[in-house]
Formats: sequence, structure tokens, C-alpha cells
Amino acid sequence: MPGEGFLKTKDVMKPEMIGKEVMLRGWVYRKRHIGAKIFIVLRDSEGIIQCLVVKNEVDEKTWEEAEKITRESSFMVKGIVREDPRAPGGYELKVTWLRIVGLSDVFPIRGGEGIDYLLDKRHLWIRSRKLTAIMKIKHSVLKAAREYLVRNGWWEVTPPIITASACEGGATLFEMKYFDRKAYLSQSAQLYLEALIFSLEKVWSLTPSFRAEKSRTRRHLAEYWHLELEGAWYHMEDMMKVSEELVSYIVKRVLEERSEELEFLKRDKVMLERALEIPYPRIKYDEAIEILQRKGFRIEWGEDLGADEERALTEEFETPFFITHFPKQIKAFYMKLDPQRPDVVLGFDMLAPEGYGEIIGGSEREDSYEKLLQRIHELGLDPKEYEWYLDLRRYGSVPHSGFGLGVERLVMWISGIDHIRDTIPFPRFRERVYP
RNA sequence: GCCGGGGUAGCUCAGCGGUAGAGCGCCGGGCUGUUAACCCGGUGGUCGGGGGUUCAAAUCCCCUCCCCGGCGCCA
Repeated sequence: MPGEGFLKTKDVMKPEMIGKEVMLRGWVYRKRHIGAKIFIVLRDSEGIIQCLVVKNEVDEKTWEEAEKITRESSFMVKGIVREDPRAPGGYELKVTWLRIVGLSDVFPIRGGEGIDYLLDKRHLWIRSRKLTAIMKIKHSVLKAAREYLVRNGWWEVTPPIITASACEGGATLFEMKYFDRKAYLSQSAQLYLEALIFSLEKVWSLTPSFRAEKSRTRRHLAEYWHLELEGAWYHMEDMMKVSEELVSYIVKRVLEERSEELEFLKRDKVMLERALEIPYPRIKYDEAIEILQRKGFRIEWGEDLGADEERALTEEFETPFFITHFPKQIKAFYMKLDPQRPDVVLGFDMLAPEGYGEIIGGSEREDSYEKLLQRIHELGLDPKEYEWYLDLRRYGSVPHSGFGLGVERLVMWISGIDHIRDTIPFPRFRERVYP
């Protein structure tokens, strides 16, 4: 980083730094002017520290700058570190020199604003300590995922974002102009990953996925980050094992690296510690229906689980858990039918506890050309759209499985926050693409 | 798309037929330990838009736009 000699707040707030003169730079988090004293709380990427400017103990220019400085202005400051229980965090800087870098206009966010206003000012709200903490957690989630996958021999690949056809659920695709034709923004890299396993065997990708669903819930984004895996020779059970190892590893690393941020967000770490132990519980769809019926839900075998049902199930567990073997009519065409029981698919969802719900969806894929074609017909899809995908079953087909993880859903659960919009810097919903 | 809630000062809201209000912010002043500091003074509005009823509409009626919460769908 340019500018030698500047320290970070976290490097300064230590017993061994007491009495030393240090230089810091950052932004004004809070300012309070009391007579001949000015308290300026400095915020940098690592935290906050209170700076005290006393009128008769600094040069005239420094005092003028301190009087003039406004909330969220950027500035540089020099001072002596000291301990003081009255300062937030227990340490403060007795200022000897201070200069404004960029004077801030009146900052439009002060606290107590409504959500719509805050979303309009997202580019400014993004610097809040809460969102900063969540973004750091997300960083650790992605880093941990990559660590796990690299260590276990998974190849990272880069599938396309622009696609020619529908794959699954054509109604929820974003259409775009592609030269003089139509194309779509990708909803999933899965089909492309399937093509890549024939050489690399174990592949994964991290891409944005786009869903033009008109959903209005706290768990949906129109643009989200999708972590997808696909493995040749993997059967459903093998892939479930990979998914729980991955999730428990991510949780472990976040607990190690982001303890401070979890505390700032008041996340109950005990709930996360429970997720370290694998395997996670597994129930079949049939059992899920029985549990729900016992709880008084009016749901019949064959119906998809709604939000209330899903929430009720997550209350039965204290760790993430799997639901498997769904009726084929509620799942996608590419899922392999259970050879023991052809009315259900070899599919699995991983649900996070505490009401957070689905974070992973995966399955073993249908590897037989004939059966896949039959499923396409059964579901009224156009085989022409899937010609290249069907080809994969004609040239050395292999049993294989995969899953997709919604990064923001995982971050939401790990962070313990109540709305997915805060897991992504600039959330996209149906009613919002600005800023 | 459906159900519910809401659009009044820069922000958060009250007012719900009779001359538009509060708190915070902002501006000026004061204060040598503040923690979203406090105290005094000042500033601030086509009441989302359009139409209608009425002597009189922020308030009642109709239409419309936007937002929030939830559902369906999904990661």
C-alpha cells in the first residue's frame, strides 16, 4: 500500500503500543466537539479508534482542521497511543497533528433511516460496520471453499454466462440481445460443467447466476453467486459427502478467521460449532412428509415443500441436514431416477438450521441417453434444445453427480442475518437495479 | 402474479373533513471526557401523481405509480 509509516487501527490498539507516536489514516466515523476538546473516531478497514484533539495542546492548523472536519471526511492523523477506559475499545490517540484529505459533505446516513432510503444510498451505506463485517465473512467463505476444493483435487473452470437456451425453467431467464439474436443470462453452469468432467473428472466453478423470478422474499436475489461442482464417477452419496465436508470446512475457517465479525453481528457461535461435525443428518422426502403431517401440516406425498414446511423442518435439527429422494415430478429432468424406486429421483437438498433453509441443491445425473430423452419428453421439453447435452450421453457416458451452492444463502446463515440483501454489496431485485 | 402494510420537512413519523406538526438533521451560539453527547436560538413542505365529492380535502371516493413484509418458485 502506498504511503509508508501509516498503521492500521488494529495494530495500534495493543498494550505494547502505549506511549508510542503513530500515524493513521481513515474516515471520520463519529465526531463530538465539547468546548476545547474534539473527539474524532477514526474508521479504517480494520476497525475504529477514538482520537482526542485538545485545543491548547496542538498547533493552530491542526485545531482548525479538527473543527472543520465532518463525519465521513477522510483524514490523516498523528498522535500518541494511550489506554483509556472511556474510549470505545479501551484505546485512544492523543492527537499531535491532523490533516483533512477529503472533506465530506453532510453524510446522508446517520442511523434510523428506512430500508428503501438505505438501498437508494447503498453506495454510501456499504461502508457501514455491519456490511463491512458481512463482506469480510463472505471473503472467508469464498477463500475457504477454494482451499477445500483445491486441496481435494477439484479443477476450477470458467463456464459461460451467456447461453443460447433455457436449460431449466425458461420462464425465469433474463433475455438479452446477442448481436442480431436472442440469448439468455445463465441460471446455472451445471450443463457446461457436465461437459467438462469428461476430461477433468472433478470440476467446479464460481459464477453469477441470474433468475428473473418475480419473487419478493428475504431469500431471493435476481443476481447471486453460484458455487457449482460436478464429478465424474460420483454417485449421490459420494457427492453428499463432498457437500457436507465443504460446508463444515467453510464454517470451521470462518470461526477461525472471522471471530470478531461474528461477535460484532452478535452471531451465536454455538450454532455454527454444531455444524463442524459431519455427517449431517439425512432424511428422505417420505420422512419429511411424515414429520410435517405429524406437526399438523396439510401436505400430501408428491407436493413440493413450501417455505413454512421448510422452516418447520429446520426446527427439527440443530445442524445442516439433507432431504433426499424427492418425487420426480417436482424435480428437474436431468436428475437420475432411483433404480429401486423410479417415482423418486436421486436428488438431495441441504438445508441450514434456524429457519434458514435450502443452501444446496444437488443430484446424481441421468447418464443414460434413452432415459434422459424419455424424461425430456415426459416433461414436455423440446429435445432440440438439449441436443448437445444429450450428446454427452452418447460419447462415453459415465455416472456423475453434482450440486450448486448459493453463496449468499450460506453467508446469510453463517452471519445470522435476516435478509439476503445484506450478503451482497449491490443487491439486485425485481424492483431495484440502482445503484 | 397474489395477500397485507405504507408513501406528509433532508431522515423517522404523528395528524385522518375546518389556516401543515414533533423528534432528529442542518445553520448560528455555548460547553475541556464525549459515546447516535448535551443546552439555547434559528431553518425547513406543490402531504407520491391524476381526477372527483364538498363552502372547505393530507384527511372521503375512483384511477394510477412507487416502496416494504409475506406467499408461490428456487440457490
